[in-house]
Amino acid sequence: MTLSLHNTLTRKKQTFTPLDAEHIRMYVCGPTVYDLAHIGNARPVVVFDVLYRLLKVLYPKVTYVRNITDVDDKINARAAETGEDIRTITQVTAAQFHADAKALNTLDPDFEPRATDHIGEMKIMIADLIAKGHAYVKEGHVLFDTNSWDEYGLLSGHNRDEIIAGARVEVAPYKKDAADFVLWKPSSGGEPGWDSDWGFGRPGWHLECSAMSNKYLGPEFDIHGGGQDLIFPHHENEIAQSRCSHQTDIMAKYWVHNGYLMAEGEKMSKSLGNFYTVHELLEEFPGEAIRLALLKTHYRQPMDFTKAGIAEAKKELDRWYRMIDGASASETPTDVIAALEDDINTPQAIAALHGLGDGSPDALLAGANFLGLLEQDPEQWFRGAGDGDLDEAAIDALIAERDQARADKDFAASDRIRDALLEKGVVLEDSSGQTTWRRK
RNA sequence: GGCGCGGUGGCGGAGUGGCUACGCAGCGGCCUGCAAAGCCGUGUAGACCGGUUCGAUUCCGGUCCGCGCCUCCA
Repeated sequence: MTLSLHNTLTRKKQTFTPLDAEHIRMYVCGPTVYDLAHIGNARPVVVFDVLYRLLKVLYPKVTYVRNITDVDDKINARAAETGEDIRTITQVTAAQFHADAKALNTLDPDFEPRATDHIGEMKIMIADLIAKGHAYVKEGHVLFDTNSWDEYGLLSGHNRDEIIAGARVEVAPYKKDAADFVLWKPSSGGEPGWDSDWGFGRPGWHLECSAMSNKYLGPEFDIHGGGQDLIFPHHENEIAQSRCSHQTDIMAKYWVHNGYLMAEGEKMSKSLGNFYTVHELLEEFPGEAIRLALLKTHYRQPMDFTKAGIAEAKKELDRWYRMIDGASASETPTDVIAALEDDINTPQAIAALHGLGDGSPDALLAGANFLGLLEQDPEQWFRGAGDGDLDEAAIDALIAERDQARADKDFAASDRIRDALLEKGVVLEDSSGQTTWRRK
């Protein structure tokens, strides 16, 4: 079995043939740090984490880069709105993002470059694009000249005419062509900015990914990932900038995009209030259950994310955690690897896991670990969750009291204690003369 | 208007031109003081209409419905 991935460039599932089999290079668009990550942001984080884990076992070396966008007009808007310092907003939000990513059991990328640390690289790329006739300066802006490159639109399937016809936004007067996009724009007032040959200003959104992927992975690399909504204009523009600047035939060989997410049957929107942040979901559910809920749907499939879905995922984890008590991970089952090699088919991999539980808990544990699941101790899983307004000593005392009642055959008293504990989210299980407990 | 994605059993969700997906929930039973957990058994599909085929959930065409993108949203 070999790895195959759906490539947006060809709209087909293709066998993955690395540029350099000794070193796989992957870039994934990371968060813009102006607000808490929502569950839609979490999907690519988890999906590409699985791909990263898979690549690491298939190839000797993998470099995974995920950027942090910390210069953006949404950040500026947030600062203006709350009066907070831009630096504070981006640092606090980035830290929160890391905490969320960790709670979802994701591995850290090898590099996590920030846009503001790479302004120099971006300015070099702009100058290069101007020199090569792919960009022009107008009214303090530098714009990419989409007419200068006839392959523009290949990724998204849009041609320039369609883009112009569909434009919902008034075309800025300084653009030669409605499809042209900004590489550098002037900053004023409290907006962050840097000095440049084209005046005090800041980079356009797409440029950072072109500059940073080049720095950490080179002008051509294997995989570029992100959400489907980034295909146009973000990734289309990245390709234009990178390929025109580096004069290459490709930027990334495979473009992998995850599907959109709805919440509770409706498209996520702040006005509807159905906007789950990872942070708030973590107050209610273990991160591992959220991770499994995300992986239960194939990454390209549209997904309706619901709390009921997380609750179901948690039940599956409960069952597995019971099965793996005392197990030690064996080699990763081939079924799991094979499913993932088939365009990251996580639902199939999970089904394979379900098939393993009965006979081979060691294999179940290994397969689950591979997916970033079942990494806790079963006891920690069952006892650590919950609100914990009842400490373990108090629970043990009540169990002892109940044991006495049971010994006295006072089952009414015994059941009263069990019901009281259940009310607090603690479930008792009597087995082989021993009473154990877990949090619901 | 243009481009694209999807519609599978009560729910979630894959593969597959013919054979049980899988999970959650339900139901019956075993076990248990009663539960819980576990075990055994069990029902329920492929939006709609045509076509291709010996045979279609799977391929082709159409209809209906849902969703996304079309200049900065994963």
